[in-house]
Amino acid sequence: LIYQLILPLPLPRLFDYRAAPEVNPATLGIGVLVTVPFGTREVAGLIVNISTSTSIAANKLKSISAVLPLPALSADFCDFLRFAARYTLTPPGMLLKMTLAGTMPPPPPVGEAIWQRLATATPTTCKPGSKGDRLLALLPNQTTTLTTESLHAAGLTASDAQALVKRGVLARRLQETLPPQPDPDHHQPQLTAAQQAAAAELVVSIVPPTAPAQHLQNLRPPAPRPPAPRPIVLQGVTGSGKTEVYSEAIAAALRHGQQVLVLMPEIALTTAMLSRFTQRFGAAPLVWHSGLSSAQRRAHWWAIARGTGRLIIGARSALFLPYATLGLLVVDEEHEAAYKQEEGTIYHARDMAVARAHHDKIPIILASATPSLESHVNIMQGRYAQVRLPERFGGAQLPSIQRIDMRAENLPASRFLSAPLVTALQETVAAGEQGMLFLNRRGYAPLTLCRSCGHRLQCPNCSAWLVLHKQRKKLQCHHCGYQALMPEHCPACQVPDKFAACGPGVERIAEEVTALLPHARVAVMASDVLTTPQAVAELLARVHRQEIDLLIGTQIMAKGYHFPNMTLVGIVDADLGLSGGDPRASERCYQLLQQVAGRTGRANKPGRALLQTFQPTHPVMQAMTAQDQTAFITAELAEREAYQLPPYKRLAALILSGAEQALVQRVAQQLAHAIPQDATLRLLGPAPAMLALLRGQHRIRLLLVADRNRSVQDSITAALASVPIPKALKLQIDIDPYSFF
DNA sequence: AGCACGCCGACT
DNA sequence: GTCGGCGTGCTC
Repeated sequence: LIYQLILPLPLPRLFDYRAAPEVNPATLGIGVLVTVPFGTREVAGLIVNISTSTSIAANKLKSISAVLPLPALSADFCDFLRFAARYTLTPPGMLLKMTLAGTMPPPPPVGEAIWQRLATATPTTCKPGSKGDRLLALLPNQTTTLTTESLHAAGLTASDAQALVKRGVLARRLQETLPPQPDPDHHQPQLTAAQQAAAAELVVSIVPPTAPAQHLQNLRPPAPRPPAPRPIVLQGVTGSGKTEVYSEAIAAALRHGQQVLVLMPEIALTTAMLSRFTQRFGAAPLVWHSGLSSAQRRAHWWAIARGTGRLIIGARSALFLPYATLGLLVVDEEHEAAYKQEEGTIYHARDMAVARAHHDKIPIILASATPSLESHVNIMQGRYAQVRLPERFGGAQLPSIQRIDMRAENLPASRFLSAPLVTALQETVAAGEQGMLFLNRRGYAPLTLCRSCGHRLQCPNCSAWLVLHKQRKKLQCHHCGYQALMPEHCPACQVPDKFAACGPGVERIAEEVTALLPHARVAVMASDVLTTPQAVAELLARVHRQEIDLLIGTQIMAKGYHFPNMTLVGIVDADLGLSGGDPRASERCYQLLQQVAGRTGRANKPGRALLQTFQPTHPVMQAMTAQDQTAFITAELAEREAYQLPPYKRLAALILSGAEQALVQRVAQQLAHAIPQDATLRLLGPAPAMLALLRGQHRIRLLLVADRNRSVQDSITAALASVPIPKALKLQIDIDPYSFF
């Protein structure tokens, strides 16, 4: 027999092996992890197929050396890995690498020492009346065990037992203690009627496993299984209690003895979120993210693979782990762009989660206040089911949302806050309430130019402007980490002191607020100011203690924090997401505004949101103030259809990069010629990528726009077969690109 | 990704 | 004369 393996290496194909004579073929099956000789070394491998023939010359064929002492994976999981590799055009080995996560030998068992009688022990082994004799009297047969505690109760000690271990009479083992298990009935929250109804709809999709989980289940004939259930979109406005509702589905799966994975955007993996699960289930969930220490990673990996870890909360990489008995997947904040892995292995964790649920034939819940447009279309076309939570929990009202037409404000170039917004800030502070200003731009000013010659301070490695950070007196590139001090003379015309800061960043808004409201206590919240989770937590605590009146921040302020006294949100530049050639800009802007607006008025005080915009007639702005989600989706879908964008078309981006511009251009041209265009596939480019120069690398992008019912992957694979990519260049393939950088 | 093989500069 | 730089090519 020929075994076809995925090896955890960036190689595009499977490798064929036979079984070594010392390996029992009965232990080899699809999903079994083994070690194989590869070149001069020994590597791990996953059996994904068994065949009777091979195209490899017999003298090249090597043999599987050993079966790894790891739980076998399911055939469904192997199919999922291979599907994900084909879809994302990533070598399957790179996905297997995520599954193994640098797997190491099992962690030392933690538990209590117990002693057991060995078969060799006879009644005459010990002198009558001796400690050993008294101890053996407590062990009438081989199945009885003694703990340290029971020894003490009999006036004996652990060392008495160890003495008998030395003499070969007793065996010492560790009784493994399981980590605290989540209890589905630990603390059932009081749900409203609407929440109960929604929870009931989710719970019916949770079915017990058709067969008890068994390792090597693929060696027996596959049991017939019901078809995969439809993914469910759980939609509820901010504060409607989505977590409590999907927790009922989690409880149902836990009652069946299944594992549950809740995926969260990386930033949402906060202690606050984890403690909510701990309160509900009485045990801390198992976390998985890139920041785990290697000891933690090892312990958690084994708990997941053995099935002793039951409730797992993880960032996107948790999706590829080898769950023993996965019964339910939840993707929280389904619309979040953070699910898109943009570097290395490029994939969308939400989409791959749907694929995994499909292959495993288990339910998946996509939760969001503002589901992605893709999910909306899937609901409309009947591929996804929908469960809605219409009300805000506790009867809190959504804030009123008001547009401010910045064209009518006529602000001087160095001012960014309109009169109505300033008035609202003053009223809020005077009333003893809190407010926040949102601007998704770090630093003081995004552009600095010389008023003498017009020269713009630019990053030497990237086609991007340097951002002024006034506090740290630095110019910074936000793409490559380049830093410089503010020069005294213009590097182009040598004229001193003629620099002008153009446009606002959060630091500059803070400066303006301080000038306008000198008595207000102001704090800036941005990723470069708050570098550690502790710093974030500390600032949030100060806001809660009302030591801050006005919070000014970027993205990171918009994520799921509750500020009960926060009654005002000002969006400094609501148009920011609308510019640029990003097809999802409007959608992201809308979701962000909803999210930020949802920060206000969550307790008993009504909140309000003010949007500063130069495009008050834009459909996004209209839909925001009308609070009409359906209108927004309709308008946005019409736009996507008109411009041939997802979800009507499928996109794929090829980004070719290298130090030598001419070579990058030439190969990009060759690639473009190798992609056959027809009525179902258009090619845009080659064109300079959004950042034509990044970290010193020239970048050219090809964008494929294809009909949804055809494979864009096949066209790319064919083109790559005929155009070799020189070693000096790097090709990045991004199926379903989100960011156009 | 590794690791070997291979062909050119500064050392015991 | 050798040790070792990292370019290129292969791994069932």
